[in-house]
Amino acid sequence: MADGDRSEKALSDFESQVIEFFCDGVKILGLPKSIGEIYGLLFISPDPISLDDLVCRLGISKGSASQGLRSLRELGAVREAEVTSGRRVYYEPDVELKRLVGGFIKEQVRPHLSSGEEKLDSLKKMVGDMPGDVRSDFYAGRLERLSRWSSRAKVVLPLLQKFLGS
Amino acid sequence: MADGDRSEKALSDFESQVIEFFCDGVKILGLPKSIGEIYGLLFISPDPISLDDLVCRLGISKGSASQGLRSLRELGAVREAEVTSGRRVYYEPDVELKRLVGGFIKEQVRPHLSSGEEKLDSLKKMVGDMPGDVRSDFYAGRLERLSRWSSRAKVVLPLLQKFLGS
DNA sequence: CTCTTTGTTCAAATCTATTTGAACTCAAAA
DNA sequence: TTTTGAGTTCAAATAGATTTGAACAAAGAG
Repeated sequence: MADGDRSEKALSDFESQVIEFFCDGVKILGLPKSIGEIYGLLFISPDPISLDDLVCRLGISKGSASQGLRSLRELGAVREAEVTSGRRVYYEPDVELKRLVGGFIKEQVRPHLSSGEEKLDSLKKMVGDMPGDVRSDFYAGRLERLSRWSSRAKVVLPLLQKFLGS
Repeated sequence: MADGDRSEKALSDFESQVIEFFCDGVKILGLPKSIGEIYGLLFISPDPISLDDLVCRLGISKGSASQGLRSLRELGAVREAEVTSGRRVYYEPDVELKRLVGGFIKEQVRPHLSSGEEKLDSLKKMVGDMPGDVRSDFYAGRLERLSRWSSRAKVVLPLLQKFLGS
C-alpha cells in the first residue's frame, strides 16, 4: 500500500465542506483564508498532521503552510503533537473555544486597544493646549466618550472570556 | 466671506488624528478605511455634515462618500439630522457604544452565525449518512463541538450588548 | 417643461493583502 | 565533512477589495 494509509489523498467532500466552514469563520475575524483551511483540516483530522500533509492535501504552497502554521501557533490555536516520527513535526488543533477566543483577544484585540489609548492621550493633550472656547469643550467631551468606550472594552473582554469558560 | 464659515477648509491636525484613530478602529472590524474617515469626521464635528462636506474635507470621491454613508446608515452608526437647509441632507453620528455595537452585531455578525448553523446542519446530515465506523464517531464529536461554539456565541452576544448599555 | 442641484450606481482603475516559489538555514544522517 | 530533507523567509506575482469617475436618476427651482 504505497500511500494507502497515509492521508495524502484528495479531500473528501465532507472534509472540503468543513474546511469551507472554517474559511467563512476566519474571514469574519479578518484572517486570511489559508488560516481557515489549515485549522479546518487539523480540526477535522483524527490524527496530527505535518506541514507536508497540509501542502499535499490542501494544495497550497509550502510557504503558505509555514506562515499559516506560525500564525496559528501564535494565536494558540494549534500546537505540536507528541508524535515526531523521525524529524518531522506534526500538529494538532486546540479545540477549546475559551482558549481560542483568549488567544485571539490577546494577539489581535489587546494590542490595538493599547495603541488606541496612547493615541487618545495624545489627542487629549492637543485639546488641552487649545484656546479654551466652545469648540474645545466639545472636543474634550467627545474624547471623554472615547475613553469610556475603551474602558468598557477592557472590562468586557475578560468577562467575555469568563463566560466562554468550558 | 465666500466660504469662511462653511467647513470646507482643510482638516486641522487635530481632526486628522481623530480620523486616523477611527480608521485604525474600523480596520480591526474589517470595514473599509473610508468608513472610518467618514464616521471620524462626523464624530468630531460639532455640527451635522453633508455629503459634499465629506467629499471636500476628506478629499474622497462622491461615490465613496455615498457608499460609505449608506453602510454607516445600515449599521445605525449615522443618521440624518433635522437641519435640511434646502434640499441637502445633513448627517450626524450615533455616539452610543451600545447602539454601535448592537448594529454591528446585527448587521455583520448574526448573518454569519445563521448561515453557519445551516451549514453545520448539512454537515451533520452527511455524517449521519456515513457508514458508522470510528471515524464517523470522531466527526460527529467535532461537529457537536462546533454546535456548542455556536450556541455559546448566541448566548454571549445579547449579554455583551447588555453590559454595554449606557 | 427644462434646468440645476443632489445623490446613486457600477464598471474600470487602483490599492492592499495574500500566496507563491525559489533561495536559504538548520539539523540530522551517512 | 558532505549530503539530504524539513522548514523558513521574502521579493515578486496574484487575488481580492476599495475607490474612483462618469453616466444616470430624482426632485425642486425657474
